[in-house]
Amino acid sequence: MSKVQEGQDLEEEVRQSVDEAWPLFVDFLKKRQARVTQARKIVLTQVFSRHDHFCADDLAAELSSGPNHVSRGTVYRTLALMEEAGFVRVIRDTDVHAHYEHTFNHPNHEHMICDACGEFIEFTDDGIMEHIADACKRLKFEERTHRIVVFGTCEKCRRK
Amino acid sequence: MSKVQEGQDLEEEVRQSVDEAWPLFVDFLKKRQARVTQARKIVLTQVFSRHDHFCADDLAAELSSGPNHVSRGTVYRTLALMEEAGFVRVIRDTDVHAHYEHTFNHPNHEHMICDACGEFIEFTDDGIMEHIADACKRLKFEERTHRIVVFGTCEKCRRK
DNA sequence: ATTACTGCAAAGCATTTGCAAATGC
DNA sequence: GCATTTGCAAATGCTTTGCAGTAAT
Repeated sequence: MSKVQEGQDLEEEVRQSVDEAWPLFVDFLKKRQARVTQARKIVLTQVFSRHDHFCADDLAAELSSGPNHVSRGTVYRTLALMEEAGFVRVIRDTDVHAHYEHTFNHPNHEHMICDACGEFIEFTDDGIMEHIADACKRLKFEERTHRIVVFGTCEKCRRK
Repeated sequence: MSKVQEGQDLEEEVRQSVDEAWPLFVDFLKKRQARVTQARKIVLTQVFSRHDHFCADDLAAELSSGPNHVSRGTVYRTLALMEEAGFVRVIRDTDVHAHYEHTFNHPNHEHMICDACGEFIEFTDDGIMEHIADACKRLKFEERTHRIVVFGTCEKCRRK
């Protein structure tokens, strides 16, 4: 089915991300004296083929068969590397499963999660950022990153 | 050791919370046509004996032996009820374990978590609340609750 | 050649669940 | 007495890990 390595079936946007991100990941790996492998490129490509949120296990399932086979263990290990490299972010809001989302070419954004349909709605708000920065200054805390989630009901579900 | 039922060893503050919360939980259970049981009172008392954050499994461990024995399964089941009743809130920020915190008699507050020592620092900021309310209005999202976490380094650890 | 990585399957581990006995109503 | 809960232990399901073979440098 998908020809990840050749990239022929990839959407233009996805291919662009991969082309941009892969060399950076290679640098990261080299600095870390880790190796540049096929499996790692396949996982990175698959990650960028998912547009928004995905869970580790789904990704592993997608790669568990077919021409671009990568084992579950390796998928989990590679995701951890990609997190360290700053390409993805782990999210553990709704259940036990770890969700991931892109942080590469994707500005810092917050989420609303609908209790009814489970949808993730993204939003940004500069005011919030400022207030958080203020709070950190006040408490002498050095921010690395932050996470904001609003739980509730989305418009669609409220109308039902 | 602890005499939860008699409440004799409980700190004054904890006893007060329990005395206030237990009748409310009883109401909740009755409305839900659930039963008012010993085990549920023991769990509720133990929850209020923990001052801030605790993880489900620790609580279960504490109650797995001694005079106020309650089984793991029941502890998990009761925590779920207490969450539904609005006494506690689940937090899944740092690892796979589910953490809980009180929401009873505890104003809405946010957290900073130190990467180095893992400490939870609580803070509140009305400005943030307002901005979130605004964002919800903008996106026609009905907020039930929200969660803000800032990751970074606390003052103590930064000085090391 | 050396050393890291992969695949596989087995192990971990918090949480959930099935069922018989116990308890609340 | 009848229905819900409990305790126990077994099952679940995501994630991690050990190890022998494989691939990268």
